[in-house]
Amino acid sequence: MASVCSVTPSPAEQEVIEFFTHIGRYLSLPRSVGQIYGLLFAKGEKLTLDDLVQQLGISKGSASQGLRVLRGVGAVRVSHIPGDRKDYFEAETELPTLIRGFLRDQLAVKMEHADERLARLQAAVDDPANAAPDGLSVRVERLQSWHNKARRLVPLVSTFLKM
Amino acid sequence: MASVCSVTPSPAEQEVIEFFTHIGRYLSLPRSVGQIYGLLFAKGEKLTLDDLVQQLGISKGSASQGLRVLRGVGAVRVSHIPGDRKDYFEAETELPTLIRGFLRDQLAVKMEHADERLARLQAAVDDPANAAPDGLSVRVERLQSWHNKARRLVPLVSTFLKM
DNA sequence: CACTTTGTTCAAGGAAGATTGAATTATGGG
DNA sequence: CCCATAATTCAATCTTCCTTGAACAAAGTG
Repeated sequence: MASVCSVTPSPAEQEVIEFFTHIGRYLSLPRSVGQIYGLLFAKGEKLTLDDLVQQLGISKGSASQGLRVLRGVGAVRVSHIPGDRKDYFEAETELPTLIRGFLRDQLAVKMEHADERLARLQAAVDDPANAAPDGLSVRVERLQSWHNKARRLVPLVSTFLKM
Repeated sequence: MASVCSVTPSPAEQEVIEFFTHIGRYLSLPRSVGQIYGLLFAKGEKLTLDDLVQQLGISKGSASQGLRVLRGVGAVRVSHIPGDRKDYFEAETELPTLIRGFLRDQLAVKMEHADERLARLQAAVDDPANAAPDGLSVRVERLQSWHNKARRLVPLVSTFLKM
């Protein structure tokens, strides 16, 4: 049976957890997601789902869903040890890797959505049936230019953060 | 009395409003904020609070609060015309200006918060009373390095977007 | 093949946050 | 100074999203 003491994070670890909870809040992520990444970051070692449930005092459901999100953006890796059925989770702390995951899984899809939406918008403005007010067309082109600029910015930021 | 027709945005304008509503959603802004900016952007002219209330079908309270947020980040300018007590609101559509407002009013304060929090974290880890686990200190330094990198990134992005 | 352990799913409940609208405060004109 | 109009505030309500926990699925073991 595993030791029952220190099942609660130490004060210093608690501070790390709060740090990531607040970061997550800025990114409008659920509190549990910040907590999970925070604990994994603070511990710096592999933990099981049950460890997270016990040490953070959250439900299995929250832990499972939170871990899915974090794996989705490449912020957490899962591994296994032979003869053990548990999943072992570990925080990814390499900034370049984190950035790469974020760009690929979050930003790319949002850019694509914006693409579609801009195309639809363009079509709506050009459709004579919609009687687009004067000057609207010019302003929509400005949106396009914003979007193009943002798109060209991504690789620039990307390379900077890898330095 | 003002004309009562076309009190509702045209289909093309509606599309612009939806566009900004979705953008706002990514930034976790209330729907009403996206709607207000969208309508002002689409119209390209000065509108009163009452115009917004009528054309968007939102309450005066929402309009007032939404406009405050938008003015706060410099996305909306207010002006007056002599002999008229109303406020006239207008969308800021210059990207450099928008970026500057965002950096100054949003990012700067968040960076500062992160600063404080990192300092507190550093102190907690260094405090012997907290019995910080082994290696935690190294990982917290890594956080510092992330933060420094992000800080140096801001002016870079800033200049790029002004080009 | 039944059993045990581990992880996932999802409907119900709860918490956080947005919206409303009426009361309140500001502002300019008569 | 009072009135009329414009804008803000804020408590109550509604909505949206997060969390929970029990039921379910998966997967290894004897």
